[in-house]
Amino acid sequence: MERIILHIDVNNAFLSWSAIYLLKNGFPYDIRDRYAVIGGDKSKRKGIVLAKSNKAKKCGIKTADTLYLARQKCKNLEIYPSNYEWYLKMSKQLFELLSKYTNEIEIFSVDECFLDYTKIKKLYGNEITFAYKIKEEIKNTLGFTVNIGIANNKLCAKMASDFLKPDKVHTLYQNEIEKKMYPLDVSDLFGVGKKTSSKLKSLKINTIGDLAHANEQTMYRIFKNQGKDLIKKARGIDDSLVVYWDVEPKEIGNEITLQEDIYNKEELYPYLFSLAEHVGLRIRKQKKYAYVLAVTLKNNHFKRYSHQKKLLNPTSSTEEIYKIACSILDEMWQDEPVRLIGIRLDKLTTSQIRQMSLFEPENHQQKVDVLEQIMDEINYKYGSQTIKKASFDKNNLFHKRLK
DNA sequence: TCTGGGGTCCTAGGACCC
DNA sequence: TCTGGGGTCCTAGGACCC
Repeated sequence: MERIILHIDVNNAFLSWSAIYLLKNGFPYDIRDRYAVIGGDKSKRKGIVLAKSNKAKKCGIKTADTLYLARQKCKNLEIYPSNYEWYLKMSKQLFELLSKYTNEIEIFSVDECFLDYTKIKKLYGNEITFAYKIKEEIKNTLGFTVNIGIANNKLCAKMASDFLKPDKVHTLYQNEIEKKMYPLDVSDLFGVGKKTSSKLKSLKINTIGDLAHANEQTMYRIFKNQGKDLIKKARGIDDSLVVYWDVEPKEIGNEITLQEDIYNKEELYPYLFSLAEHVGLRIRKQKKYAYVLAVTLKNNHFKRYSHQKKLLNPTSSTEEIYKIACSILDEMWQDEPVRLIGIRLDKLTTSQIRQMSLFEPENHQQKVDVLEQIMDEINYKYGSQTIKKASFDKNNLFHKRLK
């Protein structure tokens, strides 16, 4: 049986959602109708465009433009801050609304999802009629517009929702691929970024159709296995399923851009600590343990590099994460200005098999685990800064390495 | 121009083993 | 002493996405 997949994508999500928030709080106008963007905090060196209104888009403003550049493109640009808590609320409301119709929904990001319509078609009828109906329902009950793409697989549904915006329903069925997808620029293909598209164009592969008909041997020679995948995608082939159970993360990472470059390793330890705290909290919430811990740095020339360590015993403890992260930092330290620092936990497992060290006092780890669990619970209840181990207190010994 | 943060997946190359 | 090749595991880094 032919599959029917819908891709639902919120138009200008962050900007639309902020617009609704502002209107609810008595703001005099709708920022969707103005030359407006949602921007990062410039004083914290995060001055980029996170989302833009359609008017701002018409000035040539693109997501991730610097605010400086955005202002050059549009003189009377209005810049509003982001509000992630609110975005999560709106996102949840959208997915709950869709869940009324089926549980076969794959949440792809905060503002988009796939819906497998194949089985529920007998219930709700023609998919195009259904798409228009839920598009209107979302607009009327939640107050924002979406684009919906309809196709026979996820790739084409996603391509379809990206056609003309906003507030539109598009189809890209198997028999429409040549007509609707082949003429598009090759960089419009999902999975083709800047690097790949410029390589393709140097080979005179300019449209998706060119790529679909490209010589397989040549493609393999230049792109190896990626070459085969690219041709498949260009032909609109995708067998992946709509995964609608809760997807477990494969890695958990946090990183932070420093307000100013840091030249001194010791000054980075406090940041490593709060990152350890953050990823520690997240991995414990997942009830998981990590076998691999990595530290990432970005220098003042924007070069990123990372080092990792495989652990004998997987961990989820803030204290242990911090200690290991410090030792990795020591090992990789190159004595150059650092702009960004991050910690990543990888190779996650649900069971904690511990090889007891000969010198480790018995039950030590259990005690640490129980203590951190209690602290997590209190922090969830009363706010994240409520309780901390004395040695971790910011005003106390925070900057010192744990030995 | 002065450039975020969260991820996933893939690949190259080295170490090690047989 | 000098030689090969395959397999697996690991690390580092890159491309891409939202």
